[in-house]
Amino acid sequence: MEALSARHIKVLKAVVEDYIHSGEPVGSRTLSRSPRFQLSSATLRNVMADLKESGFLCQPHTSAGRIPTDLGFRFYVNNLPAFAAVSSEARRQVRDRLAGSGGRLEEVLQDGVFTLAQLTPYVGVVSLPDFRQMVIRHIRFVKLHERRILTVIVSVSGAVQNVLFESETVFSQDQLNRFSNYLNALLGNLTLSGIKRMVLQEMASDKQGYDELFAQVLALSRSFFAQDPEQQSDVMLDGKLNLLEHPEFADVERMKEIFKTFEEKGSILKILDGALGGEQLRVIIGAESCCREMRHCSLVTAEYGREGRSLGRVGVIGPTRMDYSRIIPLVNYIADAMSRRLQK
Amino acid sequence: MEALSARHIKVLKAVVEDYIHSGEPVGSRTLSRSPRFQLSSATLRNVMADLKESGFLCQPHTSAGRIPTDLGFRFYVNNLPAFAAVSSEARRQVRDRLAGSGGRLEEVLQDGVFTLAQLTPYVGVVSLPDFRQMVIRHIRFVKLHERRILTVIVSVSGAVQNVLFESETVFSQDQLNRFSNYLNALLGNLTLSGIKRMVLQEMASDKQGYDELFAQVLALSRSFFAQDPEQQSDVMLDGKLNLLEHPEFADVERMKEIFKTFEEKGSILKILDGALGGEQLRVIIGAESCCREMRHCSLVTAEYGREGRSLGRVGVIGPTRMDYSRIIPLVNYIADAMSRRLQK
DNA sequence: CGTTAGCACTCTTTGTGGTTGAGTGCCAAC
DNA sequence: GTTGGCACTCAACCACAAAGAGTGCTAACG
Repeated sequence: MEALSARHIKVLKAVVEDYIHSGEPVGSRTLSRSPRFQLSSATLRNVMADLKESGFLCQPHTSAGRIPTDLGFRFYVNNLPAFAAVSSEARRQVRDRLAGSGGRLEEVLQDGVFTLAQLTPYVGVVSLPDFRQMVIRHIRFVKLHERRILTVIVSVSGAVQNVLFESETVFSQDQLNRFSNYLNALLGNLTLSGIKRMVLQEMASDKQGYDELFAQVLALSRSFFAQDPEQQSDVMLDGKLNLLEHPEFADVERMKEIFKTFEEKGSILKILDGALGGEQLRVIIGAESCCREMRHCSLVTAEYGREGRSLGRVGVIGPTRMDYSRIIPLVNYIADAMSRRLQK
Repeated sequence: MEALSARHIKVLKAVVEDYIHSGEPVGSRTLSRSPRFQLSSATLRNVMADLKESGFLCQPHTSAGRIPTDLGFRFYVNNLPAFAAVSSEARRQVRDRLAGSGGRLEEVLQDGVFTLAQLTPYVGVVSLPDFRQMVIRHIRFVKLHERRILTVIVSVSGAVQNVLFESETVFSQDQLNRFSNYLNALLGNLTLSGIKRMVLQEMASDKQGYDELFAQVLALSRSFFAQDPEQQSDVMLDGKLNLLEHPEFADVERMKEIFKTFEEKGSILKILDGALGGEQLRVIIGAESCCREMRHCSLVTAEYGREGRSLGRVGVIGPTRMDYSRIIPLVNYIADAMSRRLQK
């Protein structure tokens, strides 16, 4: 509990780094053989015993070496001196992939997680922005059948949302086209929630003397918003299979647990966006996520956005034994590249 | 190789059914204890030896019981006497799920695979129809930025495709709206390939004296089709985790292999739609799929469609040791329910 | 001639005990 | 404070035995 001496810190760092590389519990003799220490294994044992006492290290069983606890990793990450630079090969791959596709929001996000899954042995993850908060460029109503109408909404970033709803009366496609045009002319720089607010206000004001077209557009919009586009936000994952390569997930039960969590997405989203957030970079280690199923995983995420507005977070999910010194700069780099790409 | 006697068939059937239930190799004594046989284990052993000779059964090792080969399962499926009726509970779940959603093509497909994944311990799978073969209801061009144009295409079944492309010249959204309207008026009952063919023909005919609008629409369409919407067709999977429950996939390597195949989707698609097909119901057992990674899996699929036209196949992927007598009727039922739902 | 009981044999599975080796904790000496 | 030494713990490995399931074969039976 008392402050760590420089030696304690040095040993902790060595243990963490060794463990990140080998995946095996690291013993005092292994350390003492390393050229970075001139100490005997006995001395190191004493230091390691202290670190265990303070909760930075633990042992799988009495006669095994030490492995870092979440707290140990946390200390390591917070005091990490040297980040590895992003390799030029990695930079190239990121650039190529992002430049190669259309540049629609969904495509950029997909490219981001894909590249992360390629460049790391972990899972790429990105949270999609809440569609209702996006600035809308275009709305179009398409008549499918009788009163069934498909709404196609395009955001300025090229994200597309489709919502099906039933109108109260039957309209012809011609009428719907006129409605769409009318609405688009009004659009300006509104978000979907902005539009909803506007529609509700207008309806509430209830003043007479609207022209009929406007009244009809209002009615239609109301039926549309009654449907309330439920799919508010979402996460995309790529490279789940990467996790299978790590010995810590060789246990089928543990793996099942994590994959189940991936399927649900809700809890991942909560972990990603949940924290009151805003930090450019965030590292969540093991149990810090407060998600039981994720207690053996770490997340490294960074914010991406467009024109200064944050859209979501992109990053990586892997075992707590993650190569933080390489991953942190990489995630930063990709988030940055994605933001720039979205700026167009 | 010579024809199977009635007794051989009865024994084969018993072995298959026992194995489907237990997952363990089945021995002669187990069978002789069953009330359906009045024979001693020695007699059964002789019969089983014959079946092994003919390739219907095999042994994991000399002192183990027999398990059916792909050929054994094939014989069983082809000569399966009694299908289990689809339980009323299952029918209810299918109906509820399908009635609950909007009825757009994608939603119906998603509901289908979801329900399959719920009702069976296997993976639900469905192939999406080639978008280019769908009858188009509506096309809309949305200006995103300068010459970057987003095309939104809606099929009569409510499927939506978004394609981004660059036009040769800059158009205003107003112009694009006029183009869209013009094109929609022409649409009739054309598929996307139909439209493409038409556009190319018109361009080739090269006659002068078009009105200018038509010429512009042609030019724009050409840039669009130059992009050639690559995402021709696709598959949707649900319930991959179900597979983890089966002992035959406890081996991490085998599982990795299969999950990798799932990610790629291409090979799944090939297996689904690949065969020159057309049968309402199809059962593919183990190596019959000619896909190395799928050699331990069986597929049971059925055709779904709309207005007499086949759109794709829906079904289930599971271990060759699959409960065919229950699954086959269920897949049939769901394919039928989906087709009816799509009919609207 | 089909059917059956019996028997020897094979091969996996399970358990046991011993050995090895890595690693620890503690103590006494430097 | 550091180090060497020593007793102790515990997982991992191996060899070996015993059990059990199942087979193939043969001889006898109705």
